[in-house]
Amino acid sequence: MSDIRLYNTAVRDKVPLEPLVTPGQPKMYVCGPTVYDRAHLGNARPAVLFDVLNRLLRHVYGAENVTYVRNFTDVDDKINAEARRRMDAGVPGTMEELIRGRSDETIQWYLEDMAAVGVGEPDEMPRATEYIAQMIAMIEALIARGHAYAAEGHVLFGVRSYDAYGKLSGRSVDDMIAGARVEVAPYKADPMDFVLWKPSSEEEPGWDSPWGRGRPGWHIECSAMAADLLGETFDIHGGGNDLIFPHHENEIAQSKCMGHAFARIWMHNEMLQVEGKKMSKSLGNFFTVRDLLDQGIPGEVIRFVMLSTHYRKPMDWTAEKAAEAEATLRKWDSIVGDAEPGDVPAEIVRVLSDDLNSPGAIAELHRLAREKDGPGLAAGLALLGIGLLEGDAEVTLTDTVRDLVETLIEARRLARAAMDFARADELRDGFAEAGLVVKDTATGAEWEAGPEFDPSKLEALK
RNA sequence: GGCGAGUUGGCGGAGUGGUUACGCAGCGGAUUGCAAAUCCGUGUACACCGGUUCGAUUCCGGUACUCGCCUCCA
Repeated sequence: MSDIRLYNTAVRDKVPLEPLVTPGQPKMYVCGPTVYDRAHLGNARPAVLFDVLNRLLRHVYGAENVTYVRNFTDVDDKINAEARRRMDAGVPGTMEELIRGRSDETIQWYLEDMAAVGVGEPDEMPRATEYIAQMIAMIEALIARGHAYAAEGHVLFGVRSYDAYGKLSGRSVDDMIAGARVEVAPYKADPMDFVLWKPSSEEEPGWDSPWGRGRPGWHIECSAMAADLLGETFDIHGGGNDLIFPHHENEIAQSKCMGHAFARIWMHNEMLQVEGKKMSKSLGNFFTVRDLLDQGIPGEVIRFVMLSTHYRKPMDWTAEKAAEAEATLRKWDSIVGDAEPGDVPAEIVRVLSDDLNSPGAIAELHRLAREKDGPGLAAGLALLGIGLLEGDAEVTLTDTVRDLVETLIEARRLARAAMDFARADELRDGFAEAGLVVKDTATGAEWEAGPEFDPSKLEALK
């Protein structure tokens, strides 16, 4: 029995995670990325969020009892467009090969970039293209049940056939039609009907189906993969809150109309902003996780910043936050030292169990750090998946440099002993100038090479 | 226009019907030859207006402002 409570978008309130569909064995599905390009920073937020939830679930229920599925959407026009661009640029290969290549490459990048921010791999990472048969079967069943219809090579889901359509997102079909700004395709019986299957041109990826060669719509992909891997009902379905409508609304419609109970709890993270502005692909003001890593911002820092704001609040990424996080992680590293993780602090589990209150958990980490509880801090960090940063920069020093530093440190000690403070200060300032960090302690001076350490600047101090 | 979220001290950011987190910065002190580092101490802030209440930042209603979704988007 756990006390985990999670905010369920479907009822707009926190609800107990238990009872689980299968007692003792939580099952979670999260909408993963469409693999057409590098993951941007916003993509990392749900990845980190649900990674923490996954860690919490494994801690509480045992790793072997948790099933976490996160898909890759590898059927998408943006992937096709990128492949087309490559073909036009003279990259060898058929369209099919180029599309597949682009997906494979992007998936690899995604896994690397997410690993850099401490996100572990889910138990299952299905690709949409591997579940086409299940999707077709589901579409056929929906037609048979009177919830979908074929028209001009398309298959559409009839939203009027599902009374609860709009419940998750809190909209009515009539309101949506009234506010619609898109042209309605002539083959749609109702303006809000959405595509389950659409025809493919010669160069677009396509699969044979009862409705001709074509490809699935986005929404049916997740419904089919979730049902196949987790069953007709499972505990948690997650994603960014921009997926509530239409993606999750449509998933619910499809799956419920199959007679599936589908997900019990719907979790959505708020959007991420950068320096106060919305980040989006269409606005072009976004940057990728890889961009930040390449700028020398450690993945640990990115993760820490992500977790320092509750997932249901908008989060602003700023350089200032990153700097603060980095300082904290270096400080904590000196406190953890060589300590082995101890028992996971109960308070951290308690706080995280309250709808993943990661800022509260971080506050608890601060308390452990203040109390110099290395094992507790290490265990808490592990539960959150936060790695530390070396207090000392990874600088390889030659013996010659080492000797020079020792000599100068000793020279400063002698100068101070002789009350020659002018010389002592000259050395101290010189150390700072060279990027050498010197701390005076009761037992003598300790030093370490800072990130900007430049031994050549020490020569002048001799 | 429809749907939804937010507004907490200099900044970031939790939480709570009454004892007022936490981090950073600042300030004071200890220590230090001076610094750095470290340690100790220090801040009654919860958008506005009503209501409920013995008591509201916390509950209810309204106002203002900000933001997201309604179209591919995490």
